Amino acid sequence: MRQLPPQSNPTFGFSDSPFGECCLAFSNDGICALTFPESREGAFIDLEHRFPETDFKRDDKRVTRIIRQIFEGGKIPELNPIGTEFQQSIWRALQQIPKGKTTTYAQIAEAIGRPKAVRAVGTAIGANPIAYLIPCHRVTKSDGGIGGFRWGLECKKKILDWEKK
DNA sequence: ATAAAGGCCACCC
DNA sequence: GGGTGGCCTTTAT
Repeated sequence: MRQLPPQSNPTFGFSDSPFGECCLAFSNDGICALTFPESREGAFIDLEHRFPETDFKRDDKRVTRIIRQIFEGGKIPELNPIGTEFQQSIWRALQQIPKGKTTTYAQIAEAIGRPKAVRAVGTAIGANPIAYLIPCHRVTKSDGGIGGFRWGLECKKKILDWEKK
């Protein structure tokens, strides 16, 4: 996993996915964003806000190709999620959860050696920039509830169901 | 610097 | 089921 601002060949675009339309952004250093936004407008604002220095070129064709690789071919491109040390450690932990399994926010806190930081873990998971590939959807509440999802609970449920089979 | 807001949890009622 | 206090990081004043 890298940690570089997306400066070389920054590209973004939209494509259909099994879970609705998604927005993908990447550079030569890997994927820096994958979201399931409500609107294209909102998704772009979000990008601009997170990378004010970067001028992304739009290329839906390329995006569609990559999205296919991800959801149909199962091929995982290089990731470049940008965040604080704390966030990185959590996003790393998320990638250890096998497909079809789930954990709880508390267990993630335990896994990174900060058992008391449960709440902060929730916030950090909510800040996950690369949906699906960093499987934040596989984390649920300790009391059996499903927990939150930045792009809508319906979406989280859909992904979980889809992964179960 | 400080405050306010979180995808939580355990404990109470 | 619901409410409360504690815990910890991030972001916005």
